[in-house]
This record gives sequence, structure tokens and C-alpha cells, in this order.
Amino acid sequence: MATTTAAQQRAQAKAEYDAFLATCPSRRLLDRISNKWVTLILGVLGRECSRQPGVDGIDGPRAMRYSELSRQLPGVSQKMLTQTLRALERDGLITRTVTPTVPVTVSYELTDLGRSLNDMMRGLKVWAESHMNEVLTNRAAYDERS
Amino acid sequence: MATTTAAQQRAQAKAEYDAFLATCPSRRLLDRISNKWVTLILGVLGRECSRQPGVDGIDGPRAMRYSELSRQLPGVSQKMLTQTLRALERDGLITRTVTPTVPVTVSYELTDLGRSLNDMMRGLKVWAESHMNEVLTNRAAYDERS
DNA sequence: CAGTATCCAGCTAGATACTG
DNA sequence: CAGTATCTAGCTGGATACTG
Repeated sequence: MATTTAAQQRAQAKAEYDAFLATCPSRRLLDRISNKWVTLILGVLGRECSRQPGVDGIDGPRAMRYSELSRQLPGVSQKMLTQTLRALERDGLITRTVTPTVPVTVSYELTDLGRSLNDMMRGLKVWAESHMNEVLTNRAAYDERS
Repeated sequence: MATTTAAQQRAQAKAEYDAFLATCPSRRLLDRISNKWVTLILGVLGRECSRQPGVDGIDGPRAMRYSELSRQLPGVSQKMLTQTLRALERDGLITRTVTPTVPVTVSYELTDLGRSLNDMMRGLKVWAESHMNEVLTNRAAYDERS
């Protein structure tokens, strides 16, 4: 048979769609910010997010040391903290500054790009705070019914 | 010893933080929209996202049938499509309408809440389209260095 | 047509141990 | 202090098969 099968056509459509998604800026952005620790780190570095209970933060972006970040994010493993910080540095969202004291001092700070991202996330936060209750109500109602 | 150990204190801080995150609206929102198929389904139902190559869409929210959604989203498995549609319905973001023809006809449509979410996502899309290139450039530069 | 049911491979977060 | 290295358990997406 010289004609393509339905399965082949579907496979090709999928391949094209995957290629499209791989370059879609929105999808790439979502892939980055959907990570739990990414948003939390950006949050504490920019103090955009609600305060954690019992923790006082000085407002405005500022540099923070590795250990301080670790304390601000209870439950983060060293692996995830380091891994996430590296990824954010790689993307130019934060800077990593090493001061050769003994022992070494490392501090992290938002870049302009990182601050810009944080600003955008505020829109997301606003929507969440004004609509998530409705979502939760819907969810409860749905579960009730079934 | 009557005093708590450092490990105990850390465990408690983690528990408190987890509790905080569990109710944080922004986190809940991110948990919902970070899913690949969620954003894509909301996208095609609202026609907010860029068109897929070779696919023509009529603008404006409208109802779509299960099979049509399936065609618009090459590569989605039946399991994921159904699962995601159910989740969105549960959250009140889309409606599911069953018409008892033979065989049965089912159509999905955005609710006002779903449209509102789509509107918010447009902000995200704008940021992505104007900044993701910079992120990608930073990423490439970082990889170059190492 | 619009699903449901089941099974499995792959990824990843976290725990643990070690170090310049 | 600020990491690196390694191992594993658990979740989730996708493939496959079946159905009112």
C-alpha cells in the first residue's frame, strides 16, 4: 500500500504537535514555574508570596545565603535546593555570588528578569486569591453529588 | 530530656509549612494549571493559545465534543483526556453536557470561571512571549560556560 | 461515541551519607 | 558553610484491551 495508515497519520500529527509544544513559550514558562521549589524560592527572594507563619521578612528583594534560604523553606532537601537554585541561575532569574571567606559565603539574589517574573506571578496570585475558593466550592459540591 | 531536639523542631517547621502550602491559593492554582493537558484543553476550548500548525479554529469559546477535543490534541491518551476533563468539570471550569442520542453525544464548554482563568493565563502568555527568549539565551550562555 | 480498567516503565523527589 | 553523590520508593503518564 502506498497510502499512509490512520495510525501513521496520528503518529505524525502527534510528532508535529510535540514539536510545536517544545517551542511554545507559554509551555516552557509553565514547565519552569510549575515546580514547587521554583515558585517558593522566587517567592522568598522577592518576598512576593504570603509570609510563612512565624517568619518575619524584610520587604523588597534582597540577597540571601544558602543557609538562610534553607531555613526559610522548611522541608526542602539540600538536593532540591541546590538543583533549583542552579536551574534558576542558569535561566538568568537569580544571581549566585561567591565570597571567598572561610568557610565560603554564597548569596543569591533576583535579577531584573527574576523580578519581572515575580511581578507577573502577582497576577496569578490575585486570580488565585479571588477565585480559588469558588473552585474549591465546586469541587466539594461535585464530590457531594457522586 | 524535656527539650525538643533540633530534628524535632525542623520536623515541626516542615509540618507547619506544609500546612500553609496546602491552603495557599496560589499553590493550589499552580498545581492545577501546571498540568500539560489542563492548559491545552482550556486553550482549545477557549482558543486562547496559538493555533496548532495546520489546524483552523473558529475564534471564541464554544462547545466541543470528546472526539473533536481528541483530534485537536494529537497525542493525548483517552485516559488523560477523560481524567483531565473530569478534573476540570469537578472544579467548575468546564461543563459536560450529555445528549442522549444513539450513540451518545457529549460536549464540553468553558464556564465563566474557566473563561476567567483563560483570561488570566493570557497575562502569563504575554510574559512568556516577551521574556522566554531571554531565558533561553541565558540558558545557552550558561551551558556554554560550563 | 465516549468512555472504563489494568498494567507497567520512567522520572523525580527525598533520604542518607560524605566533603573541600 | 555550601554543597556533591548515590539509591530508592512512589507517583503518573501512556499503552493496551475492553464496553454500554
